[in-house]
Amino acid sequence: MRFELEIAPIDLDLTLGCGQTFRWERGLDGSWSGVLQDQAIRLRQIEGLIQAEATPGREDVSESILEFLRSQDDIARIQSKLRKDRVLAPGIKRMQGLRIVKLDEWECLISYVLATYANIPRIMKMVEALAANYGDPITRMRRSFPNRSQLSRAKAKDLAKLGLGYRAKYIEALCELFDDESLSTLSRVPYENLRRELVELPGVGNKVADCVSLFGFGRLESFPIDLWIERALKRLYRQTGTYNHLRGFAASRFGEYAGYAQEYLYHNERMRARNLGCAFSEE
DNA sequence: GCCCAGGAGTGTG
DNA sequence: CACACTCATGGG
Repeated sequence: MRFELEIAPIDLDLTLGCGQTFRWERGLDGSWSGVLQDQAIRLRQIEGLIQAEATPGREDVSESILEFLRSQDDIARIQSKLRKDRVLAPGIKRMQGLRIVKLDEWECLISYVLATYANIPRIMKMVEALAANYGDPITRMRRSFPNRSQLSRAKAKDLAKLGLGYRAKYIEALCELFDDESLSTLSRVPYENLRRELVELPGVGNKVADCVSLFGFGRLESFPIDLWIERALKRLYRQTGTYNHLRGFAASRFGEYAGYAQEYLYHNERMRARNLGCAFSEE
């Protein structure tokens, strides 16, 4: 099944390639393949249009793609607010097409617990290993991300063998704590409360709680601080200190759309490290 | 071989 | 509060 979607502005390469998602891969032809719920999906960008193909024989999945790509976000409004920041202003227009994605809460929680102290290629490998071993088959190539009951069949020892290392015990513990529905009860909780709940979970600290708040629960005011963001805040804003200090700084500086500011800073910092240019002024 | 990675947990001063 | 140390391992 094939259909077209209008989302503007959007840049698929930026959105799916900037490290928010761990199951989307860019093919040699420039298309992106990934999995949403129990469907394998291929997206291709042609100018401002998104062409989508889903697993044959399934119903229309355009709604889940629109939700995944947060098609309702008013990028113009978000950027005009963030442009008031003199550091962001010079460069963010070039990242107009970068959209925060909306991930499944459970998949997001597990993925970002795995993401601790690992690089992105390795995170992708770990996430894919969970799908390959515990998810439902969708196509010859791909499986769904395992839900809680599927993943709870895994024991920490098995998971460690899949290359998860010390993270295996956290995954096992998280499966014990939840059933298939209980995470979604947090979906209407205000950000600060949600975050307080999340940091109590095994393997979840400040940074992972903010990633899950942002990408899993769609709280755009969340501002995850990893090593790259820490560097960016130091370099561009002369800010150092504890996580909570930096988080407070970001909240007062970027406000309700701090999550978008974070993605701009994150992407910029990584591109800069690879000598692929710097969007923001250095002064 | 070396350094680093979308950190978290635990213990100590 | 701040820091130090450990955790396992693959990617560049």
